[in-house]
Amino acid sequence: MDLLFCNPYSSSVGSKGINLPTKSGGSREINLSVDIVPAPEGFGDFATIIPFKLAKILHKPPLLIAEEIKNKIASPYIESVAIAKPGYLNLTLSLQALRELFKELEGKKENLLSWNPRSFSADYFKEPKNGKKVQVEFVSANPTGPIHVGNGRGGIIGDVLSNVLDARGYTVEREYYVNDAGSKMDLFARSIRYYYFRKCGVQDEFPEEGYKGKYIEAIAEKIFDKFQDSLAKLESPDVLAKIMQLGKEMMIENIKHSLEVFGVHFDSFFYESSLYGGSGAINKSIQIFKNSGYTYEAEGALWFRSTAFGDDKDRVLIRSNGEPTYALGDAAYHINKWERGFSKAIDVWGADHFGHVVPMKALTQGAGMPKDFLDVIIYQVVHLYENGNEVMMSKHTGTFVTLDELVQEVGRDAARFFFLGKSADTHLNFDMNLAKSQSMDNPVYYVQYTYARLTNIINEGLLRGIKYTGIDSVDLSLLDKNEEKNILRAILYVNEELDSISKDYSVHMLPFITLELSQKINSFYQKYRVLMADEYTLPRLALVNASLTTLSFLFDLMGIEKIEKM
RNA sequence: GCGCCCAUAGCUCAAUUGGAUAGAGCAACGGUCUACGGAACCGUCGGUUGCAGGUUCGAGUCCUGCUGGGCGCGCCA
Repeated sequence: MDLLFCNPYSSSVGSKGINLPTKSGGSREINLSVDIVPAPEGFGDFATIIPFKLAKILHKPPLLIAEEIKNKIASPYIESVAIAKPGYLNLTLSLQALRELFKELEGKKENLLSWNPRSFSADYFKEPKNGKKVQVEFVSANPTGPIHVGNGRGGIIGDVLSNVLDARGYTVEREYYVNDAGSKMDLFARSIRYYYFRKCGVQDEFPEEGYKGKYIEAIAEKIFDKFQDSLAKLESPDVLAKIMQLGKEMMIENIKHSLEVFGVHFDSFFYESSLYGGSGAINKSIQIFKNSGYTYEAEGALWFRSTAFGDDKDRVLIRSNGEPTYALGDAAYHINKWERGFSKAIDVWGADHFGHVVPMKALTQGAGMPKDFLDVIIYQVVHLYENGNEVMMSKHTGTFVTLDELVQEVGRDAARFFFLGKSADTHLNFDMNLAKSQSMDNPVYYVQYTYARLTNIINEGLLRGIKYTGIDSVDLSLLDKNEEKNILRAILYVNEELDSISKDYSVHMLPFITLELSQKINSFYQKYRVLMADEYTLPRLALVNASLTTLSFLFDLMGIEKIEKM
C-alpha cells in the first residue's frame, strides 16, 4: 500500500493494482484508479477519495477504510495524512518531496554552474517515449476554399492535443487529409471555369450550387493571367482537369499559408486522390471488405453491413454506376493509417461530419481494426457575432470570415487561447467586437504579463549579482507561505492534468490551469519580494524558476508566444 | 419523426468523469503602491446548476419524462 504514494509526482500514480485485505483474512488484487486531486484550501496538498471506492467493494464504512490506509502509509514524501469526514484522505507533502520536485526541474547540475537561471528543465513534465505511434488527423478541409474560423477551431484542438500527447511519450504524427477527389472538387473546378471562360469571352453556365466566393473569381483571373485564353481552346474535359489542378494547387498553397500563420503545423498532407489510380488502395480495400464477409450486392451497388457494428443502416461502398463512395475512400484511408503502424488514430471533425462517425467506426472494425483504434473528436460549431448579429458563414454563398481575417483582427495568440478555452462539445460564440477591441481584459495578456514579470525578476537578480547554486543549498522550509504553497501545488498538478488530457482529450483545460497558475504567481508576487538579499532570496528564486519553467512549458503546449517585455 | 450534443452567477466559461461549502474571468461596488513591471493584488455583491421525478452515504455529473437551442439522419463530401 505504501507503494501507492511513493512518488506523488509520477503520473504513474494514476492507477495501480493494489492488494487489499478481505474479510476472510486473505487478500486479493484489485485494480482501480487512484484519483489524486488538489485538496481544497486548508486540507493539505492533495486529496484522494479512494476510501469511498473501496467502501463499495469491501462493504465497510469509508471512514474505517481511511483509517486502515492511513496507518499503512509510510512514505518519505508524505508529511502527514489526515482523514476528513465522511472518508477523504488528505495528504500533505514533505519537504523532501518538494526538494525532489525542484531537483527534477533543475535538470542537469552542470546547467546551474554557469548560473543561467532559466536552465530549469521542462523535462519534468515530459515522459520518455513509450514506443506508441499515434496519429492525429485534423482540419482536413476541402481544398475548395480558404479555411474559415471553424477549421481554425479544429486546427487548434488537433495541434495542441498533438503537443500534449507528444509530451506524454507518444510518437505523434499530425496529418491533414486533403479531400481532393469527388464531386465537390468537380463543382469547384466548374465554378472557376465559369469565371475563366467569362474572362475569355466564352459564355458558360454557372453550375448549380456552385461556389460563389470572390476567391473563385480571383483564381480564375490568376489562371487567365498565366495562360490567357489558351485553355479555352482545349477539349472540355481537359480544360476542367487543368483548371481543377491549378485551382487545387492555389487553394492548398493558400490553406498551408493560413495554417502556418495560425501556428498550426503538420507532418504530412495525405491526398485522397492518391488512394485512387496507381496505388490500388481502393481495390485493396474492396477486397478486404469482401473477404470480411460484411458486404453484399443490392440494387446494383456494393454494400457494407455496418448495421453489424451498431450503425442504423448499411452503407454503400460502390455506387451502382461503379464509382466508389466517399465512405469507401475514407475507409481505404483508415486502412492505410492502420498499415502505417499507428496504435491509435484520432480524427478531429467538425459537427457537420457527426453523421459519419458511426459508419466510419463500423468500417474500421469491419476491416479488422480494433474497436478502440479510431477515436473521433467532434467539435461544435463556431458562431461569429459582429455588432450583436451573427455573421453567417457559407463557402457556397461566399459570405464567410476566413481564419486569416480573424487572426489578422485579433492576433494569433488571442485567437488560439479563445478557441482552446472551451470544451469541444459545446458551441463557441465568438464576439468579434470584443475580440477586435484588443481589450486588456483578454486572459492571454494576463498570462503573458505574468511570464514577463517573472523573467524580469530573474534578469534583475542577474544584474544584482545574486548567485544560485542549486537546490541542495537551499532551505526549502522557508517556502512556508500559503501563496508559495499554492504555486507549488499548481505546478505539481500539471502532470495530473496532462494525463487526463491525454486520456479524454480535454485540451480546453490548458488555458484554465495556465490562468490559475498565473493568478497564484501574481498573488505571491504582490505580497512578497524575492530579491531582498535575505534568507528568502534563494528559496524564492527557486520558486520563480520553477514557475517560469512551468509557464513556459504550458505556453509551448498551447503555442502561445512567450514575451519578456510587453 | 429518430439519433447525438448543449443548457451552470448579468455576460463568457470551468467543475479532474459520482465527492468536501458548484469555481474563475469580465461587468458592478469598495479597498491596496516609497518595493523585482499597477496590464497587478485584496475584498464585497452575484446560484433552486432549464423544468419534474428517480437511483445512494453523496448528483451539475447517472436513469426516466419534459422545455428550448444546435448538429446529423445521401448511391454528397
